[in-house]
Amino acid sequence: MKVSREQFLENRERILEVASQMFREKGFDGVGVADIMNGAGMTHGGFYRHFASKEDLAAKASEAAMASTAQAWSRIRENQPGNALATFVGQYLSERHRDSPGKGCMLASLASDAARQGPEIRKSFAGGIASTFTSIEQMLPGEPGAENRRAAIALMAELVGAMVMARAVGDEAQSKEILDAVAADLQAVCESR
Amino acid sequence: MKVSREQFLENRERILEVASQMFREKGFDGVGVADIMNGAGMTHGGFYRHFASKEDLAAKASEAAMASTAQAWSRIRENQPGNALATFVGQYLSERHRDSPGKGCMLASLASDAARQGPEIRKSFAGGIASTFTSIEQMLPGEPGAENRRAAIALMAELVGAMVMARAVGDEAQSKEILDAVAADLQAVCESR
DNA sequence: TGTACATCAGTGAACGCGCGTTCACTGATGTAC
DNA sequence: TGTACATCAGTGAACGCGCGTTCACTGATGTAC
Repeated sequence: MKVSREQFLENRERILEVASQMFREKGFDGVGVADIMNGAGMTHGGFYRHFASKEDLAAKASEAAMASTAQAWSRIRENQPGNALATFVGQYLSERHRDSPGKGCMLASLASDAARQGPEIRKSFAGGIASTFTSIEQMLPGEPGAENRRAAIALMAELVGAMVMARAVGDEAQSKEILDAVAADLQAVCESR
Repeated sequence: MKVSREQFLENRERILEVASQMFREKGFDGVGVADIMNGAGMTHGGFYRHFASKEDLAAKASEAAMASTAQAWSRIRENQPGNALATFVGQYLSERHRDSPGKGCMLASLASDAARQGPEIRKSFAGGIASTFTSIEQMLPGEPGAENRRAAIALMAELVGAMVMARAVGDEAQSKEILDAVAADLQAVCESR
């Protein structure tokens, strides 16, 4: 049963949203096309009216997730202009973020998978990473320049690595220790600048 | 054709070695039991004489990879007692390491997958992460203590995050920028201590 | 505005392939006498 | 030490299942007159 053009675009958005969440939760190989379509309230057959292949969807869903994360950050910048960086770091290293990968940073949940994916997916990641660096650069105090950019990259690396390790260990205490240690380390960095 | 007990143990070691390398290269889901057994010079049927399941192998291969990495580090500590940390950081952030994940750090290549695996695999990772922190702690100058441990955790997070991002982006220049930025940032950290 | 018709989004069955696992079999190993 | 026999590591065919993709079909949409 054909649906209206409006409905069609809505459905497409829903597929992207569901996919970007499920991929972050279970990995690119951990979710099937049928799972995603069911999550979006449809059956799997219609999938290919929207995307050329599962890989095509993965690339576009990655882009969507990156964009929505970027949006969340500019919201932080607007609401907390004074201490945007501290707020960002605090939220990133929270248990809440650790325990809801589906709504969290794509890098922390899928980066090591991305390295093994095709060029389209990697391009999505490259774009997201580049714009993340720029975002953090702008949040850093001090004048912009090469040094600030370096600091921004280092900061993001520390955040991603911390979250990746905190999620990999099963033990709650060990996981918390990692988050807390990195939060303390970065607080010092923020203040010293 | 039954083989000698000695040969049997050799075969088991070879399977573990091949598996730990292939898993790091292609992910837990990217390699099949048959691939691994072929890589070890056998056919897939004999696999279950050695391991209870693919997941069982994954847990044991993870442990093996962690152990071999730990060994590489103690070799660095012995050969370069003066500047072990700088050598370690330099090797970790090298293009050589980035381009040979199969022989590199398990955390950088599989950590975000590990978060979605069963308890046995996660235990392997937790153990490896814990002993890595202790290793780095010992390499850090200054007296041991809570502060050094925090610094060790933060340092490892930065290394892992950097490698994960450097591998995820397809663009060589962007990848190199990440490695260099973090190397510069960490050199400052090493010197200031 | 109303009608006839082409379009095409979504359905659900089916296909083909790969992969984890099982199994009957082989023949070298190693043990019991 | 030599011989007969039970054990069992490895082989390769087969099974079953899941998943990405295809396809004939349906019926609402939207367009042409």
